Amino acid sequence: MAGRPAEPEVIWARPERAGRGPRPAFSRADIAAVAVRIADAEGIDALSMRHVAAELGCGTMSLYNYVPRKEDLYELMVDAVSAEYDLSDPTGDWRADMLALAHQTRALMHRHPWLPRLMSPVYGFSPNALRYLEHCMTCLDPLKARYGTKMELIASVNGVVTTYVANEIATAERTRSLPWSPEQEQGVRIAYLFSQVATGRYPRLAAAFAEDSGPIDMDAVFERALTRTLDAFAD
Amino acid sequence: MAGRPAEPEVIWARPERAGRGPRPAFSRADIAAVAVRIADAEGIDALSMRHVAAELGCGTMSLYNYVPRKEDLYELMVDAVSAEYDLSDPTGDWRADMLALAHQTRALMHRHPWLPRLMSPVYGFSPNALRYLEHCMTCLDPLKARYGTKMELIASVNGVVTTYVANEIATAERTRSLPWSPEQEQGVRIAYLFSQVATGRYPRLAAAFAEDSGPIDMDAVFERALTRTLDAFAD
DNA sequence: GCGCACTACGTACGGTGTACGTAACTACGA
DNA sequence: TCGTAGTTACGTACACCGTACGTAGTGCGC
Repeated sequence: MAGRPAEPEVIWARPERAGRGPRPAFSRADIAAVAVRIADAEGIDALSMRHVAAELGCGTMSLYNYVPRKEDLYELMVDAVSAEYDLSDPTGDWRADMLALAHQTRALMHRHPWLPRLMSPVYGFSPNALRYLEHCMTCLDPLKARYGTKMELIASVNGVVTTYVANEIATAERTRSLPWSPEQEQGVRIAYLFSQVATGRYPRLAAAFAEDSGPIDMDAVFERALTRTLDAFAD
Repeated sequence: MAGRPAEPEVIWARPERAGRGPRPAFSRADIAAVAVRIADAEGIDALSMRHVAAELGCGTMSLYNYVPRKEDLYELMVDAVSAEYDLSDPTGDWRADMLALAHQTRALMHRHPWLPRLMSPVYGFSPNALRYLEHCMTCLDPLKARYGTKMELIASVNGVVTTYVANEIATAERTRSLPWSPEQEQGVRIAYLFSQVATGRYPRLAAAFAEDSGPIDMDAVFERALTRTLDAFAD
């Protein structure tokens, strides 16, 4: 019988090695590493149970002994890349520390463009997520505020980063699913946008586009969004 | 030959009715309405081209005359529900207007739980999205700021709302894909969380959980996040 | 009224997640 | 020490998915 239980279960609470039976050929870390490699290299849509199993060198259904459902594979992956955080000692300046963490998250998401899509609040308590959360809390020690407020701060910063990077990535990742280049598509979309704005039905949008004729410095936009978020919690 | 072009194309630039040939049996609005109904009632994972075509009463491949790719169906859906916004005249109080719009967005996303997942920045210029954007800009007329800043404000507010509601929905929508109830799962997850916190490895998290023993008022959290975001742009 | 661009749609291909059955294996209880 | 229970391994099969392609039929523009 396969390992699929009828009862709810968190993969982290399930022991990696059961008492009886042959010793497992792979560790959870092995599986997560392979899955991450595939998703990084070929895109999240190319990540299938068959693909992972093939790369591991085992039958497709054998994988289900380790990972009851594909969703659990996602959970393993998110936790695995969360280990890439550098959680060295806080400096004592909580704003600087949170800013640095936000930039780490952004870099992490650029290394693993599938992260924003797979991250789910229900995965929020995986082992590495707990380490990360505790570290954030430590960085926020100098801030005089209730724990609840600090939690909201962390959530806000992560929300800004996730939203921003998801947008950054969305355009780039379209290359994978489209038969034409994203530049071509963007050209067509901008042409349509201009044709609409030129109708005069959107005077303020027209003015906005006229104001910022050059390309927008998205890094600066990101930085401002972060600063504003942190300022909102300043004591 | 099917309608799939090798050239990039925005569906909005493609005329609904071509000159020659039999008159189309459905309008884009018909198709979008059916797709929205399915996604609302059965979840986004149950939305397939076959399903939509069946509900419309036509062959699967006929649908591809109207919608070249499934992604275009998504774009139609997002635009269709964007028409549900009540964009009545601004009050002159930009903070109140933006707050009301944010609440509208939240309600919209609760009516259509698939919205956060399908919304993509690349769809950002559909007809109803343009109407919405122009309306936001009109609400922000009283705010003395550059258009670029106003754009950032709109993006920030929408980011907060999307992040927050996506989290709200994620847990609820799990019911669809899981063989057990979300309450059961949450119970198991919380049990694991407690077991981890009880190890003493996460003292600050422990303190945080001890502080807020009762259930958290998520509506209040949402409201605070919105207020903080708007405050950051106050003149 | 001719021709062509369009609509309609059946079939088929290569993929997906995963339920189920069976065979081999090992650690534990007797 | 020896069953035996529970685990691992994995082939097969099912019900889906998006969509490429080919073939008819239809009606507008010339």
